[in-house]
This record gives sequence, C-alpha cells and structure tokens, in this order.
Amino acid sequence: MNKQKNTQVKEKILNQVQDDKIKYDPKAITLKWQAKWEADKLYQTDLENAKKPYYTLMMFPYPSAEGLHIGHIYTFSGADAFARYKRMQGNDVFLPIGLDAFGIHSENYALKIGSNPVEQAKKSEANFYRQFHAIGNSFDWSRKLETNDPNYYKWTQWLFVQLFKHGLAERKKAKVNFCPSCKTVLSDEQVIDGKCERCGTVVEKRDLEQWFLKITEYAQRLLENIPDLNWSEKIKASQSNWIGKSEGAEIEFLIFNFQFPIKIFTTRPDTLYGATFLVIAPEHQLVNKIVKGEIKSTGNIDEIKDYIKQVQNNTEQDRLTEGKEKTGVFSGLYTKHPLTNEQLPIWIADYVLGTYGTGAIMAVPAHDARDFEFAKKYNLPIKTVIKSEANLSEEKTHAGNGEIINSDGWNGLRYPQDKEKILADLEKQGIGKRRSTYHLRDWLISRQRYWGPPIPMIYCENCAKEGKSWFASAESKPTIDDRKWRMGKEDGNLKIDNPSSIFDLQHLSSTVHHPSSNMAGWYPVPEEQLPVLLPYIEDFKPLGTGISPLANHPEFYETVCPECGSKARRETDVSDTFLDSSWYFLRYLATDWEDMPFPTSNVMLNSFQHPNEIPKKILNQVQDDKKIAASPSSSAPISLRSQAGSFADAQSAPRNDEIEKRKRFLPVTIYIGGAEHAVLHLLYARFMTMFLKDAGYLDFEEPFSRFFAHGLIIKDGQKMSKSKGNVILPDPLIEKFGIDTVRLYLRFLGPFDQSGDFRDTGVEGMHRFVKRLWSLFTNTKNFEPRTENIIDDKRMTMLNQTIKGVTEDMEELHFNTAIAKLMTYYNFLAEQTEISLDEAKAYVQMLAPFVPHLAEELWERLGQPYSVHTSEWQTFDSKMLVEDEVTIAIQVNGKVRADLRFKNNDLRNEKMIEEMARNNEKMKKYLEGQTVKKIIYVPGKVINFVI
RNA sequence: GCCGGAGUGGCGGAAUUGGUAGACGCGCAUGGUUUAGGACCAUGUCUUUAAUAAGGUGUGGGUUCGAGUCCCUCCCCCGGCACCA
Repeated sequence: MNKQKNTQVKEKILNQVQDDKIKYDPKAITLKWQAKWEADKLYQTDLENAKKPYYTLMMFPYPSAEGLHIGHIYTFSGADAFARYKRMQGNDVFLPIGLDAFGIHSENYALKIGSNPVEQAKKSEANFYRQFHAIGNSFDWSRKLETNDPNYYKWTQWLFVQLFKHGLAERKKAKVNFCPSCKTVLSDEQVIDGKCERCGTVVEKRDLEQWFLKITEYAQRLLENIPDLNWSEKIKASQSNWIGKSEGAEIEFLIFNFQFPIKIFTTRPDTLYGATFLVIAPEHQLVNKIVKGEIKSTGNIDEIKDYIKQVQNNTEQDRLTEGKEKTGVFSGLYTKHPLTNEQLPIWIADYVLGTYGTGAIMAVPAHDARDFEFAKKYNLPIKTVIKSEANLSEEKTHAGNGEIINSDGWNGLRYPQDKEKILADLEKQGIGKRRSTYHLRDWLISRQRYWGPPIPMIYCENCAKEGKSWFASAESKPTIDDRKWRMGKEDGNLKIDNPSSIFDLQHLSSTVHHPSSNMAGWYPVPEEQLPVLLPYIEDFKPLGTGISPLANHPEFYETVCPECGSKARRETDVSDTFLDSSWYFLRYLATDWEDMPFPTSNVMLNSFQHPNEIPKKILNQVQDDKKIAASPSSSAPISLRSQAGSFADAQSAPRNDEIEKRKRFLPVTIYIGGAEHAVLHLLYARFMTMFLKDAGYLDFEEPFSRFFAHGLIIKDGQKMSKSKGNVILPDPLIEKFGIDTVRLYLRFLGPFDQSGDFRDTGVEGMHRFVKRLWSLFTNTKNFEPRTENIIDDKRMTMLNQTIKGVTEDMEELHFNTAIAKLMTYYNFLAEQTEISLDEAKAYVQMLAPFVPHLAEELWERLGQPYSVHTSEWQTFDSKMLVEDEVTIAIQVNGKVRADLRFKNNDLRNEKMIEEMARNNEKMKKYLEGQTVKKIIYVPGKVINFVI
C-alpha cells in the first residue's frame, strides 16, 4: 500500500490559478502554524536528552522601542533558515534569543524620548519579542535572557569578581578616551578614527582613574589561535591587525656619563649600525628627569619645557594627522652606540608615541621615512647600512630589503633572510633581546552612566591607609604568588622553563601595573552578596563630570568594608555593555539555574595559569596534571578551590549528570553576526572564554567553533539609516506580501556574507514565485493514486541533482544559490503534466527553511505527518547523479593532447571513441595517417591512444 | 604604507577539482488574456551579423588541447590597521 501511496500523482493546470481556486492567504497560514508550533513547543530543545547537540546562535540585538527593522529580519531569518535546515538533518538544534538590554544604546534611546531606562526596557522588550514571534523564527522561547535581568547580571558581576581575584581587573590612572556627547569613557575598541563608535563625536583624552580588564595579557594567545578558527577571513584579518603584533628587538643604550639605560624597540635590528640618534616620546620618564634636573642635561631646559607644553596642547588627532611636519627638541643628552661606541644625540619628538613599545626609538634615517624627514629638518647625520637594490641616491631613504653594508661583523648578511642571525648575535653580546609588542590595549570597562551592572567593588579608606587590600587577605595568597610569576613573563618571549632569562625585572616593575601595589583599600563584593542591584533612580542622566549618576545616591554607595567592617564606599561606575555580551552565549544553557552562571564542572580543574606566552603543549600538560590532582585529597590551593566551589561544590551526582549533558552544546557550533564586531564583541568573548578556561570553569578556550559574518542590507548604495531617510520598515512589506515572501526575498537578494542592495521591485518577483508555488500544489486536478511510478531516470536525476546542490549550498549558507536551484526545479516541474509524491515531498522540504509557514501548509496538504520542520531531509541517491556526458582527457602515447566530451554510452565502444577522436579538430594533427595499436581507457579519467 | 576581500550583461548576482560564461531573479521588448489598470500566461533579451560565424569575465602578459577560475605585471573598489619604530 505504501508503494501505491508513494506514486500518488497530481496533474496541475497552470492557467487556472485565478479566483475560483483556493486563494493563497499568507496571513492565515502564518497565524495558523505559528500558533500550532507554539502550542506544541516544537522548537524547544531538550538540552539533556539531545542526541546530536547543535548550537546555532545569532548575535542578540539591543532593543530600541522602534522595533525591528529590515536588517534584523535579514540576519535573524538567515540564521533561522540555517537552523531549520540543520534540524531537518537530524541535529538537536538549539536556537535561543535574548536581548542586550543594558548599555548606552538603550539608555540613550530612553533619554531621547524622555523616559526612564527601567520602564523603557520593559516596553522595548515586549515590542521586540512580539515582532520576533511574528517573523516565524524557530527560537527556543523557553530560554530567553535579558542582560538587565538581575538573574543575569548577578553573574556578569561574578565574572568581574573572578577577573579581579586573578589580577586581571585593576583600577589605574591612564589617559582614556572620553566621549563628550555620551558623557562617559570609552574603550579603545569603541573609538573609530578618533570618533565615538556610537555617536560619531570626536573623543577627548582625559586623565582618569578607571577599571581596566587586562586583555593584553592574552594578546599572544588571542593572536596565536586565529589561524585555526573557522571564521570569515576578513574577521580574522581584522583581529590580527587589531592585536597588531610586531616582532623585533629591545636594545639597551646607555646615557653618556650616566648609568641610566634607555631601552628602545625596533623591528629592524639589522639597521642598528645605521642609527645616528635616538628619539624619545615627550611622555618618556627620562624627559621628566631632565626637566626636574635629576639628570644633568646640556640642553635648553626652557626650550624643552615649551615643547612639552606645546605637545600637550595638541589634541590626539592633531598629533596623529599624517603629513604633519615633524617637530622635536634636542634633549641635551647623548648616548653611546652599543656596537660602535659612537656618541649619538637624544632628541625629544612627538612622532614617537609614549604608549607603544618602550616610548623610545633608535632613528635610522637612511632606512625609515619618518626618521629621514626628521634628520633632514634638524640636520642630523644619515648613514646607509642596507645596499639599495634600486640604486637610489644617498639622499633618499629606503626601507627595503637587501644586503647589509657598513656594519662591522654583519656585512654581507641580508635582510630579511638573516634577521634571526642578527637577533642571536645581539642576545649573545648582551646588547638586546627579542621582544614583541602589541597594538592591543587593556579593555577599559568603567562607564560613568546609569544603565548597566554596577561594578561589584568596595573601597575602604581605612584599609587603604594601612595599605591593605584584598590581595593582602588570606584568601588571595596563592593568586599573589601566581601574579609575581606572571609579571616576570611580561617579556613576550620568555620561556616557562627558563626563568633566568628575565631580561630586566626592574624595568618591568616600573611599567607593569601591579594590582597589589595600587589596589589598596579595594575589595570585591563577597560573592554571596551578589548581585549588587542597580537601584531605580530618577536622576539617571549622565553628568559628564567623570562621575556616575549613582554617586549622588548614598543609599546605594554606603556600605561596610568586608575586611575590617568600617564604613566603606561602593564603586558607582557601571560596566561596559560589552562585558554583558562577552559571555551571554554561555548563559543560554542555564537560564533555569540560579546557582550557576552556565553549565560548568563542580571540580576545580586547575589553578589559574598565566594566559600569555605559554606554549600550548605545556599548558595542556599542566591542566592534565591538575585534573588528576583535583581528587578529594587534592593538594590544590584551598582558596582557589573555594572560589570555584562557591556555587557548585555541593552538587549531587544527578546534577553533575545534567551539567555534563548540557555542556555538550558548547562551544557554540555556529555563530552568525555582524562584521562590525570583529574587534569588539568577538574579541571580548574570546578573551572571556580563555579566562574562564584558565580559571577552570570551562574546558575549551575558543567560544565559537565557526563564525559566519553576514552582510548588511544596503538601500540605494548606502547603509540604511534614519538620517539618510532610506530606512525600510518591514511591517508594510509583511502586511502586503506575508512574512514567507519577505524571508524568501531577503535570502535571495544576494550572498548572505555580502552586502545586498534592497530593491522593493525584487520583492514582487519573489511574491510571484510564492504564488506559483501555491498554485502548483493546490489548484490542481486529478490527484489520484497511480500504480505506476511516473518518475523516469531523467526526472530522478533532476531531483537528485537539486537535492545535492541545495544541500551543499545550505551547508555554506549560500541561500541565494540554493533558492535559484529551487526555482530552476520549479520551472522543470511546471513543464511536467504530473508530479509524484516523492518529488513533491522533497521539494517542500527544501523550501521549508525559507518559507516555513507555506511549506508546513503544503506538507499537510500532501497528507504528510506533522511537521515538515522535524521531518528528515531527503538524501540524494548518488547512483542517479551519473551524468549523461563526461569529459575525458585524450592522450597520445601518454601525452595529453585534448579533452573530449563523450556520451556515457559511446564510451562502451572503442571504435566510437577512435572515430570521435579522429573527427576532432585538435586531435587531427596527432592521429592523421596513424594507426592506433591500442586504446587504454581508465574509466572517468583518461583515454590513451598508443600509436 | 601593511593586511584581508573583490572586479562578470541595463541591475542583484550564477558558474564542482581549469571543461558549452551569463544559472536564477529583476528590468526591458513583443504577443495573449482583461472593460481599463493591475495581476496572470507565452516568447525574446551579452556584443557584431539576415543567417552561418566571430568576439566577450578591470589591464597587459604567461602556463594549458582548453582559463572568469592557475601564475606574474599594473589599475580600480570595499573593509581593517597605521607617525606602531
């Protein structure tokens, strides 16, 4: 009977699709199926009993009450199409949704419309969720989260506390970016071309004491893992550029008559003999010593003071503007060239940055354009040490490669081939050593705003006076030792097994901000007291004074010191919204657990490891050892265990089982999101995951196995924005065409990873296709069982090719080409007089990711069991993919002479092959007049004529 | 300057490991249907040519029987970094 059913056919009448037939009513279909999916909890994922865990995630949005725009639908329905496809492939797909509700974006919106962020958040949330329901995504609504929920930000604060306890969060005074419009400080990553990432205002530099997360300690590992990531190339390139590693050498120069050393950083140690002077940044500590007279200088002190003042008055932007004429002043000091003992002058100039490298350089004007310009202006000597291959005049600078000359001992070596030899020589002579520097800066997370999680720290003046801090408490002892060890490795290339190679610990201690030295009086809020709730206040507007609105609320900030019990003060800044989003993907798996931030083992796997520069093998080994050591008789530091165990120590065995099962969803299988977060969210999430691994809470260090950067919707060649007045509102479109048509169109307008131009005329075309689909499957006659199978070989091949092509496209998220194949297949089907059930079923399945409501309706009309979205994706029959024609290389005596196309049948006949070859233009000259002795045929590959 | 990505009709964009360039859609043209409009249906649509035929994937070269695809030169566009030594 099955066979009979399987060959059910229907005849379609294309020209009779008008009003007398069943009308396509997208609204009714949408409502009908959405209600049913919801009632049946069709998309709720059973995290514990999943057989093939598959975590699909789209970057969660920040909600504005204006609601979804077409870009949201574009990206979220794309992620949904992929999730639906993966579900039909038999995976237990988890597709959660939440809101990045805290932060400046949301607060500014509330400010704009004159509402309190607390109330506005509720409205925005309701509006966003309503619209997200309406687009028909297969979200698991039972696991939504909002970052402004105390149940969520309790753990954001917990995370901060962990970072602090491991010495990765510290308060320090620094020149920071301040946005005068947003009235808060910004992280380096939030400044783009000197402007605020959010509002475009030019940022100012202010000297402020702020909380930083020491992401720089992870620079090397963040960089090192990049090549192995299955991420879009452009994101990987952006992150590499942002981390910005330069490899070179740190070389020590001595100041004449003083024993004071100056360290410079260079990527071109091969040009050391060409150094004719040194340049130090105006911020260099030596400048201060000269001005104060601590170091005797022959220079004009007043002139130096004037120059420093002048530099300080320049804005950061002025200073960085390219093409600006270089300025500087002679310091009055000389140094000794470490190799030639020549006397070199030291200059102060602002083209050298105090924040990069050591704040001092050796100037090699012959081979550096900037040094050259400076040397020309101030008449400083120029010495060529690389032979120019282009025969340039001595008067010009060239940074190129070539043979080293005028350099005793190195002459004849070549750059860059012999860079290693030179570095080795420098280290051997004790003049310098290998060093890497990074562009990456520490992550500034304080925000002088209201709408965020309060930073969970307490400052006790009493303890501060006595120099006490959390790091002096008994609880912290092991971490302090750990930190010393870490500090010694500030030098980039230090090997873990060779602590004696610490180049200059003294220098390091003067530049490294050592938490215990300036964290006096600071204590994290005890974990059992979390969350530090954000109070409801009326005066939430940012003050712009560098102080948070919460600082006006003693009822919030007054507290007691957890250490000595005296009166103390809470931190009143809140944390950056990017801290909220740096770990949310973990929380989705535990939204129903209040005692745990995410599924994590209740055993402390290992003590905290230094994040930077540890060869991976050694790191893994250390962790394996600790795993074994973490039995009940463990010798692991008690305080560390109690940190990790504060929420999970007393878990029962069944609970452990649950945790382990949920952990199978991590790391995120595929993450989809915008490329604009390449150095923001994506970098922070990687950092946080690495930290959580090192601290023993996770057993992987890269959060996203695969990252897919989607494109943006473009309108008239421009990014959509309200100011340009080219925003497309989705609601009228959905009203007119239905969500299925809109979804299909958005998938079709271009490759998902590139920007697509939105043209509303294109929607009409898609709507035509959707209506034709409807007609094909509904307005037909003679839907009667047939005993004979109407699918012949040709149709079977067509079907199989389509399934194969669409499957391949779906894997790569090439939705536009998948849809093109489906439309081609439609055109083929429309030419047939009958359609078999097999064809119809496979076709509806392939449509389902794009038009979920319509496909579900058609599936039901085909009499198939609910639901198409949980049905098994058709696999293609590879036997049916044999092509009619094949191309085969033709050899003559083993040499390829031509490629010919043969019909499969022709290949069975040697005479036919020979005849075809002889008739071919190209083969004529090889075979004319020759007798073929033998034809060797390697099926599918080559035909060799032996003559 | 350095690092990524890309350059194909009037438009968005297709082309497995090199194998009939322009799939699919939009737009346009002609015809049908319709009271009209819309919608729908059919046919056509890279260039030159009446047709056969020839040319054609930013530029110039190369490898190959065969190149949008591989190699080299240059040009242009998009994104990231940048007085970063």
